[in-house]
Amino acid sequence: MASGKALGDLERDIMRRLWDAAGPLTVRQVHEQLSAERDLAYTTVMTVLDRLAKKGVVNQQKADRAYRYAPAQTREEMTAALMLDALSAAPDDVRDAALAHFVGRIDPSALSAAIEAANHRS
Amino acid sequence: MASGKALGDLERDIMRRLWDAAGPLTVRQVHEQLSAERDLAYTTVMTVLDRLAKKGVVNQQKADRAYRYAPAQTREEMTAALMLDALSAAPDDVRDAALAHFVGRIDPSALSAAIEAANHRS
DNA sequence: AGTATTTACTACGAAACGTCGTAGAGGGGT
DNA sequence: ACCCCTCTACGACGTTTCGTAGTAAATACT
Repeated sequence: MASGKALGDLERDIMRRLWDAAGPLTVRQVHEQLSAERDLAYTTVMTVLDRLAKKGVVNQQKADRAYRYAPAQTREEMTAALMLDALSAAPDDVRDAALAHFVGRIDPSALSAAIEAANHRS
Repeated sequence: MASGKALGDLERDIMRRLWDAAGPLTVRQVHEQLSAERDLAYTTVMTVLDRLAKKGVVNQQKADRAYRYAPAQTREEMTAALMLDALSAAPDDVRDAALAHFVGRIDPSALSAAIEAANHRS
């Protein structure tokens, strides 16, 4: 539920593929995409995908012979959850100040837009 | 120098002492505080403090015969940096949406207050 | 000199990750 | 039926990070 921790390099790279994909991908498809850039064994990709599934970061669904993997959350959600985690790590009395520091460092217009979008959504 | 990653449990616990302290603390002082709750060896505290120093999370300064340790950043700054890191991990085209998700999950009044405070500061 | 305080260096086990290999199950083709 | 191909299941190994601590060496107080 809450979230989980940050992912490793390969894990992040693989998640990127899943997020960028239109739908669930098989191990083979992910492996092929990664092979274009680096040299990885098929089983390596499988292992990582499996670990991600065990962590609940991706969903595994059987289709045909092979499993299909899809992100459990959108990239936005996961990113937001990570930020929330960082903020929650601070005790209450520091949270507001931390939040102030945070908003002080991001582009104000981006923030307004985000608030706009958020209000719109709910 | 960006920032660094999340700390471990003991590391966080130790940082809390340093943040809550009025000034730099010696290994002994930290150890004594921790000893009130758990049973840790003096050297354990020293090792962790040393690692934190190597990571640049705390500053080590010699005073008298013992080293004094002080946080390199305030808790607010470190928290904000962590949040920034999470946000930066996402590619540009996702960042705005992620930010929107984030603001959608935090208390609106806390956010307004933070914006207030941030504007005040700069 | 002897003793207490501190630092330096080393170590070790557990967990997370990147990285694979091998074994085995289930279809498909011939 | 039999062989081959594709996948999955499971285990393994090296590295890094972290919690945890011991031991030795330096420094200082008495």
